[in-house]
Amino acid sequence: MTAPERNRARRTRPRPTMDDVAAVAGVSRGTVSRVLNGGHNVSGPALDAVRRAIRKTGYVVNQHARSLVTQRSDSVAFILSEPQDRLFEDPNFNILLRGCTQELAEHDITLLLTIAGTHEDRKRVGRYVTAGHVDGALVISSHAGSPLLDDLEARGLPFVACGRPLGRERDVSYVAADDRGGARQMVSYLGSRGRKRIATITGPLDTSGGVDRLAGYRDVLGEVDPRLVVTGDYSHDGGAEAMERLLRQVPDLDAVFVASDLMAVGAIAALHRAGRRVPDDVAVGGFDDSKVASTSVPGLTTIRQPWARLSAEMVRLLLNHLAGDAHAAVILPTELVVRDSA
Amino acid sequence: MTAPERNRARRTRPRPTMDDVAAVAGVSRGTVSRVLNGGHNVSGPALDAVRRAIRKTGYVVNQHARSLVTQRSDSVAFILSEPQDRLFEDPNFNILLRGCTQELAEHDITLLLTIAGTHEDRKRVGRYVTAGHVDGALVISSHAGSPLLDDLEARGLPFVACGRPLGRERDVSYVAADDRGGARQMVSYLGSRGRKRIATITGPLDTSGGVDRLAGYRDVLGEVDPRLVVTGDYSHDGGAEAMERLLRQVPDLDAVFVASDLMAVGAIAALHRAGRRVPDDVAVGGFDDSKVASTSVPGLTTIRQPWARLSAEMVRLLLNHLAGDAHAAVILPTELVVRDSA
DNA sequence: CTGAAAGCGCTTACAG
DNA sequence: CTGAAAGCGCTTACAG
Repeated sequence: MTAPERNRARRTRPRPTMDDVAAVAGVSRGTVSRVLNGGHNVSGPALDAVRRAIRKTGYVVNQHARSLVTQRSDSVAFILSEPQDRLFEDPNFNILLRGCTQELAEHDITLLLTIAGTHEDRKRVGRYVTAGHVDGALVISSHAGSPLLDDLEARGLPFVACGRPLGRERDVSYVAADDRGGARQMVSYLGSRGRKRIATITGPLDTSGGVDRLAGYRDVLGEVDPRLVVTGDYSHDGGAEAMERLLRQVPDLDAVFVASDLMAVGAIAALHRAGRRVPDDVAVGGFDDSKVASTSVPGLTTIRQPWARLSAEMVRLLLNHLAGDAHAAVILPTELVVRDSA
Repeated sequence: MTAPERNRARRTRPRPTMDDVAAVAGVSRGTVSRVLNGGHNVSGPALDAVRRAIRKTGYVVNQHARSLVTQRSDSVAFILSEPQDRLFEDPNFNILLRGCTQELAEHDITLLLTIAGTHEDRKRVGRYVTAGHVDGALVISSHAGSPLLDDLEARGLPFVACGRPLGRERDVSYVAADDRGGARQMVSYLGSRGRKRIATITGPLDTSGGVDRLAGYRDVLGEVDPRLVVTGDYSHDGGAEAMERLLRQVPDLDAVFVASDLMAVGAIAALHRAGRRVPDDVAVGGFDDSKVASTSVPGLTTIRQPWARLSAEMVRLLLNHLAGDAHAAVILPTELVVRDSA
């Protein structure tokens, strides 16, 4: 089917316009518009007549016409610039998404979820988002150097990022959990439990979660034996592989701080296969407090990210942005959650 | 921030319009429009000039203005009318979503994911979708009697459902896996392995997956002891509870057909707790072939839904709909996947 | 192949 | 409080 064909098909069902409701209400189009936009400066009888006419005709505003004059769409994009799988694996995105949707709904703004996992997706989404479809964007993208941010910036589209945008802190608004502080909490806790040989499995070092959590680890332990530090990829299997590497490099380790819960669960599986008991032989601390943390056996001691507050702050910042405020950053505190693994 | 304030803020960054590019290209607005829409009936030099002008000005079409005249938005909604959690738990939605996105991208149509888990969400989404934002919708909604379908229908918005819309088969387009046939495959297989006392855990009976898979079970076994049939809610814990009930009602069962993989995994956990071995004492068959089926221990014997084909067919039907075709239904065959649980 | 003009359906000063 | 009118940024017959 070609575009003209689709066009023709749509034309067959004409929707009532404002003129239609004005006609049945016996008022002018301007009056109809006024009741639609709050009903200020409209007499009681006129208000009633218009409302009745709207119901009778089944009128719904044509958003394109409205947006053309207001220069607003009253919707913002939630851009997921991650491989899609990660989204669906992580219930925290769920919480974030729902939180943002609700916050925005209170301001009569619709949230559109767009997924930009592949390079091609990102180009398409960039085009969509800058074509006036949305007033702003919430972008979730952990890896540094995403060209998407450049696109948005070049277009002057207001947006706020989730997580510290490596190397872009000065010019983009973001809200993030205190990754570094959280890591410090966990590593300090492991030390307070008498652990002497504490290793770490970091996230990818082009993500803020990778570098900041490692920085927090170093804040507590200083310069450590480099064999204690191994980099993972946030995945379950990646965590298991990293753990195996650690066991080879430093067989005498008695604790490990893992930069994500998913990797931590993989690490625990690897420890079991190697005959090490958790936490007796090796204590394991995660990060995120995602769903697996509470369902895995043993329960995972971890750092909780303040998901609900993150979404609230993201929306607040974006609204401020839309109102013309300069960019800003918000760092939210984390919380240690003790379960059985450490 | 009020709407007028947002408005004012947006006005401060004027975007180039078609007139701007026409001016720098030294042609009329009409010519610019023609190159934007395929470049037919435009001379080589004019084409070049316009393209250069577009690059120079950084012009991006104003989609609202375009949609206002074409009466199309070139985007369709993917409406998830489920409690949000389920989406994020089930990797199959992932596949479906990605498949639809790609199919549509080939037709230059953007897919917007909207989540309508709560009643309030559904109303908001209904309004959004019928305000002209999208040309059509793909709706995922398993429960019967969703008012969303009525809204869409009343507005004349073309849409296609995923899964048989109970009681609405005659007036709504849908594509579905052959739930009934798949259930028959599984129950026949259990019988062929020598199982004599085959129970079933159904899905909710206001979903097509609930009734159709039960119907398939009955197709093979006829009228059975009613204690062999128990209804679950598609969740892991619901599956476990249903299994416990079955063990109480019919302790001598030697097989169970469970209407979803997630429930099946819960059922297996309950069997273990009761000291029954799987598949030695009790064979367990699932439905969906979702991720848990291959990662659980033992691996789950199940019925695979044709996710990729489902998305392709949904898009095809929707495009036909947009072109004015009448509604239609497509049923796709399933496949038995044998692992260890049966 | 190209331009001038009408029109898509709204909002919003501007008069009254 | 209300109407007439201009204008948002496009597309598309219509002439030429």
